Amino acid sequence: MSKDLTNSSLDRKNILNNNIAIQGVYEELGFYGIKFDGKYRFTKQQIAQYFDVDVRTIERILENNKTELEISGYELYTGSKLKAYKEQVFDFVRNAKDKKDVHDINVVNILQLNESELDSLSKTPQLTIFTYKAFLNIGMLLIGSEKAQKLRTAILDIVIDVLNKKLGGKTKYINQREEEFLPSVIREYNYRKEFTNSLDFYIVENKFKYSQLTDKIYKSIFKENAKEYRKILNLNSKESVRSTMYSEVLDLISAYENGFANYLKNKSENLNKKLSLSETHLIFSEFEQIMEAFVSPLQEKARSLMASRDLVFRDALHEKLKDYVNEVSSEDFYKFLGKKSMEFEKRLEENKEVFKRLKDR
DNA sequence: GAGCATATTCGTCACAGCAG
DNA sequence: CTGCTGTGACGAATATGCTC
Repeated sequence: MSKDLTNSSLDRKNILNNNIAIQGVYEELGFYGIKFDGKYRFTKQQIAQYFDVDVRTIERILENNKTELEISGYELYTGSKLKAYKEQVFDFVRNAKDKKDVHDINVVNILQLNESELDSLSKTPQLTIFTYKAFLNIGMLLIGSEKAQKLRTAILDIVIDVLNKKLGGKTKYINQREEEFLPSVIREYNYRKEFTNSLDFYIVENKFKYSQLTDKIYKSIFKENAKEYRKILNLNSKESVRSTMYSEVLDLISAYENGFANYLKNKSENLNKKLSLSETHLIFSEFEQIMEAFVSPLQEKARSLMASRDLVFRDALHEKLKDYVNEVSSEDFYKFLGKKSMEFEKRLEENKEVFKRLKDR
């Protein structure tokens, strides 16, 4: 069941999108590039050398995974861009020799920029250049190279380490770490009141009405009822389901609650009577169809965000949403792990081993 | 613009290691 | 053993920039 970076593009993306962890890998690994256009850059030859494989092997990986590598930062430099890059390299080498800066000299040594290499560089008409991310991406795809194998293990160790440091191992309330959570939860609280008021008013007394209709909303939005959701996130009976939900899901719940409160009101007033719970279930099905026509794009998005984030951050798989699992975006990693997320640190509770399944393979 | 040098892209073949 | 996959070696076609 555990996955392998070499054959799971989703797992690769979920690491490469985590810029915070990538930063940690760069610092620990000691394979330094030349900074150009804001990013560290490496040539194909340097990468082949690092992994101790033939250049042809790198090329083949390039042929077979072109789009993935373009996204993570592979480029063919020609023309003015190449010219600018060359100048940057020559500048860099000159400066490094003058300054005797240890880090810079390291770079020169690692990149093996000796006289003849520089000479041929000056003549070259095109050059395949990789960013650090693309370099790691290559490492994740190279099967035969022993160094790539070691790199993969190192990456996973560092990614797990960085995540643990950022989270302190606590992921249950990671949803609360983004700025949007608080306003969403407050809005939802108000719409929830509308909803329960409406149920009180227009449905005959029945002690199951709140929970049953709330479950209907949950199922409509993310296919699970509260009980199933609790089980997947491992919540005990005292922990509130909603306090673990992402703002996008909460907003959608608000929309359903508000919409249904009004829909039920109209129905009851038209019929001029209080409704039974079983009648209300039928009414909900009607409402659900209308609602879905409006919100299905948002629903798709919420399902995808919830399923993907929970898999990466909480190591929780929503079986019924497994077709919605996608990569977690670099924006999301920043939102939930970056600087701003820290304001909510005190809310974090309980332990969870993140990315563990990635490690034991 | 022609000719030259060099990198890239890509097809092909042989070989090693490995799983069934 | 056989077939598959990843790899390395070679070479042809193509792209690009430099020099004259």
